[in-house]
Amino acid sequence: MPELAEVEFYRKEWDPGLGQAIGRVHLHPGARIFRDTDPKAIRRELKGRKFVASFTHGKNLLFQFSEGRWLGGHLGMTGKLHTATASYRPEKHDHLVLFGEKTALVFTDPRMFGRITLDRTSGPRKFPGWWEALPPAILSKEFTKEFVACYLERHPKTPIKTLLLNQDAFPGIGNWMADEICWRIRLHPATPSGKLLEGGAPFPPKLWKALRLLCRQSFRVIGDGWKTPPNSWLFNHRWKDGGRCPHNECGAELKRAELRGRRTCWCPRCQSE
DNA sequence: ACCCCTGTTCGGCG
DNA sequence: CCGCCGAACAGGGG
Repeated sequence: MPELAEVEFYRKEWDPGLGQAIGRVHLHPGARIFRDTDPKAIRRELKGRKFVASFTHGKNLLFQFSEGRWLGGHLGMTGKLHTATASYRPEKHDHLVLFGEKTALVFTDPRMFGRITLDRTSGPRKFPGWWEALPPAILSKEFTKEFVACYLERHPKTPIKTLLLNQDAFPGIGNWMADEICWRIRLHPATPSGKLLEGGAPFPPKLWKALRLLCRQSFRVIGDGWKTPPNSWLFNHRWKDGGRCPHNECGAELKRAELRGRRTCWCPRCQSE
């Protein structure tokens, strides 16, 4: 499930464990989740260290522990985080559980497309290197119209929706957000991205604004308590059979098809090709 | 049983 | 070397 604001929601799920020292660490050592990380090292490095802060960047999570220890995370398709009581009994798909004095921080992911990493920093460098190297977050100052325009220019033939899914340019955007943006700016998802640069505009202001607006709205609606988005969004209609376009005075039946390997939903009336 | 899936990575191909 | 594309990963839910 998790895209931008959902990842932020899950980040906060571990907040009850803030300030506590890690005691016991439960691991599923063979889980694909750990990939290039040695799970035993997580136990060794985090034991006795305090959970002090957490961050998200796009779909990436970062948990800070005392003495320069860091846990990185990605939720893949089905990853989830939650906090349980210290007496929690790990379940089948709980790949990592960090027990504190009062809480258990649980990372669960049945499909195991997610990932957990471990870092250790010392001295003046505050964050792990991979974190510092992430592309500009969509709501940051560095995410400029020019940055977007340059990116589109480099891939003029790729469908705009496909480009929106690229984490190197639009960190945090996933399938539903990409569809939502195309629908809001009334652009067919298969539109070659170069087309947005036509007509003398030095940048695609509509796309840039829609991106930033949806990110802000998502953080408010989903990132904070995971409320149901309003019916004025495409979100609530896109997978319903016979779902209709929520644009005022449209109401056309939405279309669904595969685009470059991803399920895509759009309004055939509002989003002409 | 069968088909679906809010993600990423890898190998093949042109 | 690059862009594009489908498959693979793995399990639960409808």
